[in-house]
Amino acid sequence: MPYTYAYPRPSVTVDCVVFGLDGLEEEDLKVLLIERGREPFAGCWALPGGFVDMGEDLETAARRELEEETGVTIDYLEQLYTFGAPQRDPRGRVISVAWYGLVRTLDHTPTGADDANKAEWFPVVSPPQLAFDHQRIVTMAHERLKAKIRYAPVGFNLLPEQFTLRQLQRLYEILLDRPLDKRNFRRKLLSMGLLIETDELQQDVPHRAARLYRFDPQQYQELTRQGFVFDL
Amino acid sequence: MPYTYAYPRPSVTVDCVVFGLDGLEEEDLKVLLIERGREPFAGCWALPGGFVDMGEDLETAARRELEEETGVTIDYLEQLYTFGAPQRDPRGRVISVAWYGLVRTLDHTPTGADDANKAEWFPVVSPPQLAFDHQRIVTMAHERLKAKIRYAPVGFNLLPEQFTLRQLQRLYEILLDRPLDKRNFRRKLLSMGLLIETDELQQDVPHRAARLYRFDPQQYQELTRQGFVFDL
DNA sequence: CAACTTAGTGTAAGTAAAACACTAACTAAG
DNA sequence: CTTAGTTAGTGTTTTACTTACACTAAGTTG
Repeated sequence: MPYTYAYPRPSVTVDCVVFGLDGLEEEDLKVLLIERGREPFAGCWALPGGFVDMGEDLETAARRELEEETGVTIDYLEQLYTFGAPQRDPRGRVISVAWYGLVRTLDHTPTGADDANKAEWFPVVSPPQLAFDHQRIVTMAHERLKAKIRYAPVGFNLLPEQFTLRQLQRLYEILLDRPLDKRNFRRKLLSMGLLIETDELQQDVPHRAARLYRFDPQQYQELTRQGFVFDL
Repeated sequence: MPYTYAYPRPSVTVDCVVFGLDGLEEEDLKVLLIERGREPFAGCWALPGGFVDMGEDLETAARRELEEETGVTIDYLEQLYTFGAPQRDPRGRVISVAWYGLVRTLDHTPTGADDANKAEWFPVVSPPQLAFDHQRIVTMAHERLKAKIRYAPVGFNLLPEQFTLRQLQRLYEILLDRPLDKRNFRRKLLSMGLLIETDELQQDVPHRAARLYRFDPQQYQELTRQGFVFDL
């Protein structure tokens, strides 16, 4: 079933950089990778992604490919950049629209399927050798995330629905890569009015249990509408 | 000379949102538009742009199309977003990688050529009706510019090489859309150490002439390397 | 030389950020 | 049940930065 055009056309793909953390034990940020089942780069680790269907929105394509290859569904997904260097893919001219997103690793157990042999979490800072220009894409996504985290409350997507202030602080320490003062951090976050204090406590910890909080997205929208800017 | 593929492929275009200002007389920010010479939307105003050649980098394509259609060459150009809604172009599936940039209007007199009947500057806030989804692209670029201007010294691309502090302040007032305090602004900008004080004065003004300054990109790079963040 | 226009300058008050250490609550082990 | 160990939770002081604000200096024009 061939398709013929008067001028040559590139292929268009989407690639997803999905960052994961569980906010509990893990010490560093993870990125979701697949082992490619097909050429080129068969057996090599790469970002989940694939070709955009003709009638399909770009973001829809990104979510679909991600789900097909890893089983992971994602709420927060944002466009990162479009990579179009002429020689970036040995199959010919392939332009890739890259996306990045955040999930809780505990909520998503990746399972390789479709074009992917496997799907696994890797530490962002020490990933395996990657196919194509995917290392560059991961690096750019990581930079963007580190910048974004400071002026948008995206970090909450990496924590369980209910979390302690200590977990939140450690999340920011991991993402910003610097230590934060406990008292100043607590005061600042609580003073924003974006956290709902629950009447529940942490369970099964071998020490005093901390109070659990939830993020209040509605309140965030409301405040943003009034000119509030999240800033850490 | 037909091109045949096993699967259907979208077309890929680039579009440029070029903002202009001269820093002298103008009161508001301009955007560069062309009047389309061909269908679809012939006779309609649109962003300069066009199809990406097969061996060509995306950024190169953007600069080339801009130059072909308007005669404008640009130093500061940055990728904005990729627009790929299935129905955004009546010709079929067309995915457009949008770019935005800044120039001094005085240095560039747009001249319509190639697929463009005309090329002209329009106020960003009151442009004519635009083809495709170009209004949305302009709006997004304007938002991005307003955000970017606060934490990156991109505004200097809109001023003459040498400028007064008053011109710089008015530039920021236009872009941020709020008045700034003269003394505080001068103190803050000068304290950053990014401006080189020349020994020249403004010419041909009917009042006391102000001192001229230049932006120091090398110093900016050096400071950035040391962890400095431009912040207004 | 008088009137006009913009350039250029300092200080005080308020607000946000940073630095810093102890007690409270609970668990586990003997 | 007592002790040792672990993390939770809490205020104050100092410092840096932001904001608000008004006059004199320099030059031009008529």
